[in-house]
Amino acid sequence: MSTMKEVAMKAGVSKATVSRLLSGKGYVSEATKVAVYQAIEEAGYRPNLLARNLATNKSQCIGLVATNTLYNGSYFNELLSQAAKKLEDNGRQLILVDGKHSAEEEQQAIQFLLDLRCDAVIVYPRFLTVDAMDSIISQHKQPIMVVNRKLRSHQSHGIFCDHKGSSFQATRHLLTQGHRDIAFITGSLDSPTAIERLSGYKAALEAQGLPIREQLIIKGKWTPASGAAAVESLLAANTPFSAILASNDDMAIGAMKVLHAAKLSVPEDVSLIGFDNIPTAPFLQPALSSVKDPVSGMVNEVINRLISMLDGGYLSQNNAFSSELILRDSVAPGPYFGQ
Amino acid sequence: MSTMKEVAMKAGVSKATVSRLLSGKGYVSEATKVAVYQAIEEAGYRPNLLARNLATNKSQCIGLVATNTLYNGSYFNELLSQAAKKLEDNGRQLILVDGKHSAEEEQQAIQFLLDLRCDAVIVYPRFLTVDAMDSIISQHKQPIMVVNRKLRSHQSHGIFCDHKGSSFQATRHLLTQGHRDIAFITGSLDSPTAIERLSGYKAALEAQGLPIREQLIIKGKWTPASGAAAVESLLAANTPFSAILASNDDMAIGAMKVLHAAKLSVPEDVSLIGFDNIPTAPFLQPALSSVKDPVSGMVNEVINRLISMLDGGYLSQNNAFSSELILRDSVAPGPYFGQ
DNA sequence: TTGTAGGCGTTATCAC
DNA sequence: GTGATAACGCCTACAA
Repeated sequence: MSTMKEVAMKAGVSKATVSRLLSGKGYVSEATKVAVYQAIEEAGYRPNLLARNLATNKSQCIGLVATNTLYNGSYFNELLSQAAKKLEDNGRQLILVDGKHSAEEEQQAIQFLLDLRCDAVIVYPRFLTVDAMDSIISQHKQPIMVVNRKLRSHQSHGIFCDHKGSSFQATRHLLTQGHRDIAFITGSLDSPTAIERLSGYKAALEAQGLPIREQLIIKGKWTPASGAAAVESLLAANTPFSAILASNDDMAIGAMKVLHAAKLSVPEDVSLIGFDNIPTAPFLQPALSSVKDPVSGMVNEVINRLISMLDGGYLSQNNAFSSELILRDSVAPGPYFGQ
Repeated sequence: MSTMKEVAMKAGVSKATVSRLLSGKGYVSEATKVAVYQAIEEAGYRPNLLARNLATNKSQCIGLVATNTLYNGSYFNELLSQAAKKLEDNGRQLILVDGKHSAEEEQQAIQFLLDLRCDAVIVYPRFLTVDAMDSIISQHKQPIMVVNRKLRSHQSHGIFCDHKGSSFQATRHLLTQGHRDIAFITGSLDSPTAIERLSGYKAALEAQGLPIREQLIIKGKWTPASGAAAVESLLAANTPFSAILASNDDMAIGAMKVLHAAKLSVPEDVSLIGFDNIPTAPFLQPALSSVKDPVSGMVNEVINRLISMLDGGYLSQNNAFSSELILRDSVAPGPYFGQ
């Protein structure tokens, strides 16, 4: 690889002149401009970004940390494509690093991006607690933004969505329609989102003065297969139910498969609601309802805030986003209550 | 941020000693080890990777270029998660950069990663032609691997799948079952994969001595919505068909929705086959068949080859991968032939 | 308008 | 075992 020095020699000028021309800072005469550009062409010169970043102490790169178990979900797709587009519009690059499967590895991923001297880091945490995040943020100069979490001490660095509230509303929607035997399929319970959605369900039942029946709460793992297994166990246990709230659309899809196999239709026999509103979900069955998470809104806000932190400018402070209920059915419970 | 110099001063040694200790190369006495580690702790020192990479001319980073329009598909998910996992097992990081929406931007993305001094680049091209890729590869010292393309001059840098062959087989499967009116929904025709799948369909018909009927070939855009639109136009045109081959699963899902809405069941009334075998597809309907692309196999091979190029070792040369036909129905055409 | 020189934070090659 | 010292390739006062 040819260096700036070589270009300078070829053009008969100094490195400084070449640098000035390339960075657009400082004056360069038309004549030397031509000569330098030609030398660059001849040499096939390309700037070494490592050297440049080292010298300027900037990288024009934003890091993103997410666990690779998320890479399968369309929630992450949305996050990634939104972030990539917004950042590139802003002339920056996104660097994605795997947070793997523990709090320690998640922290290492953040550290790696910081060591790479990324201008900022966006974290979609899976294992690190809110307190850990808060502490990491205060230890570093670079901005670290946290998606899907309500931070305690660095509120402006976090952005979140009221999962409990949307789950509450979805449950209440079913209750309003007359459903009383509502099964709930949880996500992985080591995830705060899963816990919040479960608590929203419970809260809605309680608000209605209904008991929480543990046999109607089945543990899932976010995957279609675990959603299918959940409904199978429900059927096997012979527990009556007229509606299912699945903690994400993937599990709702798995649930629907088993319902169909059992000759139960949605929503005539069983009402089914998922969360996240993944792109293929509406195509599965017009009757599948879903709670749409405001991923794109959150990502937009995170990046806007980041840009204003880095480049200066207005800093908005909208931390809390709301889900949108997309309900495609409004069917009262049918005669079916268990096998 | 504290530097190595500061650590050295604190510990009362030279930078060289600290560097030796950290890199594990060269001898350091136990006593100084302790002193240095303590100084590192006190200073909260973190190595500057930019400086290190500049000095060593290595980055331990592998770049990946893909268009952001792909970020939505689960094909890309598979690619990304596979690549991230394999590379991290190998102690390297994956840097993802958007190839945007033109050949020029795709090339710029590659160039950016090269300028960042990534050890190698993996490209999942969407706009750059095979010849352009070949030429880019020969212009650079760093290995550049190309997924899903058969290169002309740098065969060992490309890895591909016989899309035409698998489309041929899927079509022949339908023909063998007695289908004669097979509709085909294409992908975006500016993508080589879309073209290959279409040509496999045509070839299978020709091999059987059947005419290619343009009214049965509908242009899609890879999305569920375009799959739905395709079937709607088919129904509106009143063209008889007993089977549909959709160029990917997303479009098959969209197609299925419209079929259901028209009171046509799969596969009793219409046989439906998709491509890629996305995770949710098998959950949609037990009857949806799909041709599974060997993404994970290809990614594995690409990365294995990359690692052996970079670290030395055995270099396998398996360029061509085959799809796997996953057929869930074997239903002969029913009485339905158009509206 | 241009060149000189020092610095960014490492690694690596020597002597000692 | 350890410490100067010169790279690595670029930026940026400051001087000319």
